[in-house]
Amino acid sequence: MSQKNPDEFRFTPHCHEQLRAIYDTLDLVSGKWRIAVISSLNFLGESRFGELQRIVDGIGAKMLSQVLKELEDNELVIRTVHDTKPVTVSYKLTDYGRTLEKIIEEMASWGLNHRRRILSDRSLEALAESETLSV
Amino acid sequence: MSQKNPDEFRFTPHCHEQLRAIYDTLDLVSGKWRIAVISSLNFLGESRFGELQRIVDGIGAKMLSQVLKELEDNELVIRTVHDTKPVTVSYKLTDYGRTLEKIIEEMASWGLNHRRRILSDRSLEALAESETLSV
DNA sequence: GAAAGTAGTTTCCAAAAGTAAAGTAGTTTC
DNA sequence: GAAACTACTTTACTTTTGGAAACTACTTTC
Repeated sequence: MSQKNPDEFRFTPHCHEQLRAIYDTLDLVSGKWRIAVISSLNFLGESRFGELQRIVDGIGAKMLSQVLKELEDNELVIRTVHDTKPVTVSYKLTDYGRTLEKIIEEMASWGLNHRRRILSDRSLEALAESETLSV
Repeated sequence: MSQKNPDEFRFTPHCHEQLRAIYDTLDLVSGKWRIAVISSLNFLGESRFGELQRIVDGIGAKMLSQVLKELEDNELVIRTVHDTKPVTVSYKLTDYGRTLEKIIEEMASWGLNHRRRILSDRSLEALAESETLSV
């Protein structure tokens, strides 16, 4: 080893910047439910609290409330109160929230392919046992 | 409300399939360190345990070891032991692991834009409050 | 005036995720 | 033969995250 820190030559400032950008994105988007809520709103366009709770499978009121509040704080989601018989509240993505669409699409596309891969692997394994994916 | 379940008309089977695909992807890719490790390997091409630990800022040996093992189990990363003076081990993405590149790029791109957005918001406020920006 | 529907909030708890530091194991260098 | 370097593993926690159920609050319907 004649070089003090060989890492630096390959891990350039550009790499560092990319990695930081990825962390910035994850800050807003990671967690068990955030992507599910964002994606649901992306597909539905607009949705009410109760509807979201039925659609985002398994989420409780506490988590849904919390996630929506965080997304609102980050200007990804907008909340609207409607003056209806029992008051209703609807949520939708902001223009800015909609810029996440490409990430969502890439993740959906990758996941679809992954499932096909797993399933075809499994059928090669002569329909034996083992579980990875749920239906 | 004359309809039993109005959700169904907007939350189509296609939406459900997309959401499931997103969850499948998240299963492999979520967690505090996985994307950081995958991205680092994507940028570096190949890296050793110690180098990765220096580059993935803040990760401990236990987590790095665990994450690498999980990624290996999912065929995203391949581990190679080299017969060197003190034994060295290198890790790199598999061909399959490299298919995550698009997601990584989208996340990096979104994060860069987000940072610009936040900073320009702040500089508007800074003009009024004459605050110093931190980098 | 009780029940049911809207949209949450609060409390209390459990499980998952992450961390720091010390320990293991096998070379090789001094 | 002690120290250093590689790559981890183990232990003993702490922190974070999530979940179930009960509760608030207001309105309309029966």
